[in-house]
Amino acid sequence: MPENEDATPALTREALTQAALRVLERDGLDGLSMRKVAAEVGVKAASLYWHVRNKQELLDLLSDAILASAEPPPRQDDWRAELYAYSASYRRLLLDNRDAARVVAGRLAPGPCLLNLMEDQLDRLRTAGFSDADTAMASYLLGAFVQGFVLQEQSPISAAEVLGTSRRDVADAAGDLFRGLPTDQYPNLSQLADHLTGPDMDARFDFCLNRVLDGLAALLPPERR
Amino acid sequence: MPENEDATPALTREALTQAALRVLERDGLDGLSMRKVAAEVGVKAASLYWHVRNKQELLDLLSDAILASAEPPPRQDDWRAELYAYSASYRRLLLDNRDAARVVAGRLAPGPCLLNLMEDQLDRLRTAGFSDADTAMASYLLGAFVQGFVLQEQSPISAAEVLGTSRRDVADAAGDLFRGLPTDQYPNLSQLADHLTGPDMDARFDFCLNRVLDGLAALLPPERR
DNA sequence: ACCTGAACACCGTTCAAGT
DNA sequence: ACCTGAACACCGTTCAAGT
Repeated sequence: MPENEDATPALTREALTQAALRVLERDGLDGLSMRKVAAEVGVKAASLYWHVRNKQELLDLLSDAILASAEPPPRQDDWRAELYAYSASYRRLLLDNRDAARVVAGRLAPGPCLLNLMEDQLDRLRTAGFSDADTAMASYLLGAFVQGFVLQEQSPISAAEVLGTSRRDVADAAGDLFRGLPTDQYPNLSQLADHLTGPDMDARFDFCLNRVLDGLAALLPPERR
Repeated sequence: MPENEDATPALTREALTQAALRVLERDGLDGLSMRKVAAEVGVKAASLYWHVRNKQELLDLLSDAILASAEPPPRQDDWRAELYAYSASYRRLLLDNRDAARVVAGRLAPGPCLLNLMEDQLDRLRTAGFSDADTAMASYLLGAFVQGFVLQEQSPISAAEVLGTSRRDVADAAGDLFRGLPTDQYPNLSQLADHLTGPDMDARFDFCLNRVLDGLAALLPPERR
């Protein structure tokens, strides 16, 4: 029965995925090439195509590997606090892995890790009192919202940022731009400049997530909110 | 004063942007190369770097060009209906331009078109009764939400879809997968399979947007909701 | 001021050939 | 069964050189 008697860990899809994860961390998604992943495992690029159909499939594996380190927050008999913690920790996970949002976004090829997370989240929504239909939709909303938010947060804001300008500097520059607009043509932009560019991403996330949770709460009968 | 006396339209950034737009429509974002854009305007790739710092900057221009066809919905003295229409038409615009969400997402290098849209949307939020701080944040929330949603909607769902499988087929396959899971380990996923994979993207968008709008409404004093 | 040729250092993928 | 060499058809970007 033992198909692999020697200790040398044959080149598996698992090993490939881990190598891809290291390359992603080191060089980012734009620097992630089949050639580099191959080099990382000590093999030539062409060899990868024996284990994996193409680069897309490797990215599917990578996506699930990123989710592997996700940990659901503790149960605490307060659906709203749980879902808040859930979304915040999902955001943290995406922020902590380089370009993670871009890798994961829209890639709903459900790997085992994603399945476990979904199962757990669905359970909390149902016990909170949401109907089956609402539970399914709410789960989609939360996933799409967090991924969308972090995607904005993590992606290069413009050509400027690629060239080394920090996020804060870009925001400040936008603030100056807004303030400098003609007040007759752009009264709102110029007046709201501070509010538009002041809040950092943590504050924005908090605001947005609370609005989404308010919206979900409105689906519940008043006594369960 | 006339710097360009002959009628031949010199190679401008504008012309470049329009060419890029055509290449995007034809070949998608992954097929959009500097070489192809150059060919589209009858020039060699190296020439582009006279007009534009790099590809990122061309993508910034492209992003604003996509927004150029956006039209704010009519005023109708109902903030909720207006914002619904706003978001729905923004989604439409992104869906109608190939890979538009990927081009626009996170690229807040505010071009003139985006500025005009923001100004208009801020105005509606303020007259609806939102505070200045809430107006700024609500505008961010709506933009991030729609972009995040369409990004999921438009991006290849997995290696499978790249190989020609339709979105509906992928969803159906996911449904079969969910239903086939062991009911003791995945009770929620298996029971909610239909709800999770049934609704099409229009229904999902409608649900999610209404939750977001409910959440925003909760910020207003009751009489203005 | 604007464009080109040629080069540099890369890509993803295929496929016959090796072991 | 698994890996390689070599090739194909591409990339973004730079830079001396042309006009």
